[in-house]
Amino acid sequence: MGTITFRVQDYDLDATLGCGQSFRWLRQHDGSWQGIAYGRKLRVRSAGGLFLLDGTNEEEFRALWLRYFDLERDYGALRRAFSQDETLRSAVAFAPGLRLLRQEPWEALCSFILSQNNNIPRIRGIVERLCTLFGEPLEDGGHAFPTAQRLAALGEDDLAPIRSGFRARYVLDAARRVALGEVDLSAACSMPLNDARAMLMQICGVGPKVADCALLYGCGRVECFPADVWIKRVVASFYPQGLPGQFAPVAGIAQQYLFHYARHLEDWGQKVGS
DNA sequence: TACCAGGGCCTTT
DNA sequence: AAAGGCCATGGT
Repeated sequence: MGTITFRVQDYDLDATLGCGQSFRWLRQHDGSWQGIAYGRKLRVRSAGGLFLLDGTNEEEFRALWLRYFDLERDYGALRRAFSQDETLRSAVAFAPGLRLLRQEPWEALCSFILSQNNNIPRIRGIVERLCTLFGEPLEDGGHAFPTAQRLAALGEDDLAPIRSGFRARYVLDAARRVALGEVDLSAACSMPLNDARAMLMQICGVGPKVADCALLYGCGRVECFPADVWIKRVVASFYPQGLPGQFAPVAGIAQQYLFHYARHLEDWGQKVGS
């Protein structure tokens, strides 16, 4: 295990790992980020057009992290396309190095069930407790995200310590359906989008928003456009006719920029809310 | 169809 | 100190 470097323009780790698409990354005092994904602990930094990964090797990088950090997508082209639209141009300019993370499907589904009607700091705490209590311990410390099979065997009382409130039974229903194969997450990643949505929404506690989050962040289905309260405000205010159709194939990535921008501009929330 | 609970933390008043 | 609101959903 050593350090891998990858040349990439404009990878903004603070935005990408802190914006609330993943809940398992923690910023260190030196500006690096430490987190766990795929049951592996990793530290990442970015400096001078380089993306640096500590605690991995070339083979693992190729197999896992290249995809996880979405390093192969041409974000330059995406940003140019988005910049044809005035609102998106501002959002892209605000955080050009923001990227989509391509997480494991179960982790994404479970995390976004926990995220509903909730705020990011609290979601992080709940996910952290969930992993500590039920995730496989790792050799170098920390815990993997617990499997659906493990959680499926639990009862609501077992989840009380994670303090997820009413969401606990939703997580359990999801875990049970995934463990039983009623919900097939790898199939969700390749089947027609509306079928995948419908399958996920069989889960009690999964509506359109959470289903789209699972598909976008967990399956890399970038045409999904999860509509949370922030995005709804943005759309109501700037896209009353909906997001321009030309962006439909990558609406999820547009959403990512818009969400991040909206959350950081108080103006928007107030202007739009009134 | 239109509320409203549910749990807890952070932010604003 | 108190109230409002949160990357929603299900139930009434």
